[in-house]
Amino acid sequence: MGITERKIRQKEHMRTNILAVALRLVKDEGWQSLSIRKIADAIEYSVPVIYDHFANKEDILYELSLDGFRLLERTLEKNKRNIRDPRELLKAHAESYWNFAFKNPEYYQLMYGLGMPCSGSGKVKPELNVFRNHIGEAIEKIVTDKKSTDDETCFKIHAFWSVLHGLISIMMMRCSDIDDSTMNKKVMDDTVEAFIKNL
Amino acid sequence: MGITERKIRQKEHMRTNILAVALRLVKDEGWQSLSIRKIADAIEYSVPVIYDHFANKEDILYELSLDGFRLLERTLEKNKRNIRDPRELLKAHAESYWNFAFKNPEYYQLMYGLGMPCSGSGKVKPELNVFRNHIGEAIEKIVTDKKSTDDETCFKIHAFWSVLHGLISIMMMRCSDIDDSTMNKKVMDDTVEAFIKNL
DNA sequence: CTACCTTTGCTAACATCGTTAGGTATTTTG
DNA sequence: CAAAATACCTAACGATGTTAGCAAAGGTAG
Repeated sequence: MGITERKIRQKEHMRTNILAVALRLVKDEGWQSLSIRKIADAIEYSVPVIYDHFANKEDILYELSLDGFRLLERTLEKNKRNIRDPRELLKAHAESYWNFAFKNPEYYQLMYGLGMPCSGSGKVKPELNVFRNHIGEAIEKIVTDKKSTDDETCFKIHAFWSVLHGLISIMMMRCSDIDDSTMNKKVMDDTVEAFIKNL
Repeated sequence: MGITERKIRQKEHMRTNILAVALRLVKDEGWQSLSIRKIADAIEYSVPVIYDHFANKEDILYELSLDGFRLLERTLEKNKRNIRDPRELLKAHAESYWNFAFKNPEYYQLMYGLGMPCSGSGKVKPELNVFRNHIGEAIEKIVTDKKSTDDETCFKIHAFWSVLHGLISIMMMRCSDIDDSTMNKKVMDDTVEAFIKNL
């Protein structure tokens, strides 16, 4: 049935189109001013069509955040493939995380609920652990010869993630200066360096 | 003119009452469901009265966040008065910050824009630096004898703040387990300990 | 006391939002 | 060809933030 296949393809296209248009709007005007009606306008369909593909607005934002996690994960996977030395890998992961956040601030805010409504109301997404898992792998490799308990390792993973996320969050809320940006990048580099040295 | 004074007092009382009621509602139902009409209902006045005291809803949330900063600052000031040793002071500040966040999650979210709408849209509030300034003082005292450049000191301040804010943010978005809570508290204690040792 | 003005509070509306009910074509299926 | 499913729309509901405009009350000046 070539016809039904075309229809399925059209349906999928509609869905991805909604997501693409929503992302475009979020990038242009910020997620705060994203509305169903604006999406409908942009895809040149009426409002209810959107509800044929998504349960509600939150669902759309959720799917967008998943795209963000996938994008981040791809870079981390690439690091993993290309870099053998776990210390270098960890550094690269940190750098990737940082770059991801500042190249795609809308995604980052969506994914980690910075200034987002409803982001905390729903379920806890397992994707939140994407970064945690990747740095966890690297840190475990580094620490494997030393005699660290599982708990200690776990602490270190959390501490590492936290300082990165904290720096990024803080920077995003007081992003007045470019000075801050370069300075905090250096804070990150230094902190990562010191952290790895003390592993 | 005793009469006009009473009127002024009444006006101020109305204003603080609006804030108090708003805070109550936020604590009970979360800031996401705070609405002007609910506030009006609770203070037993009609909606437009609120706009005689606040420019808009964001203004109300802003004022509430200032209350939060004042509350936090009071605890930090108390630490400063009571603790001489800068290392102990720094530890106490960290503990206070942590406790503040988990005893008043609504305040913390309001102040640092976790899951908040419009928090990033407005101006950058100088109050954001309340904690930074206090730990900055302590860290500077610790570091004063060692030969650290200003830049290095500044990095350390940011790193310290970041790891705390990062841990708290991450905990708040994945607050499924109590396990997480105690674990992360330990992560914080360990990290603070290690940080101070390496100052 | 009367005329005025400021304050205080309200009702009612506007625009926008997320969401849904219900209808009309069109297309697919039996 | 009739029936069922699909695609799509208009129009509404309820809730939101915000404001215009009016009525009553209180204080002030002649």
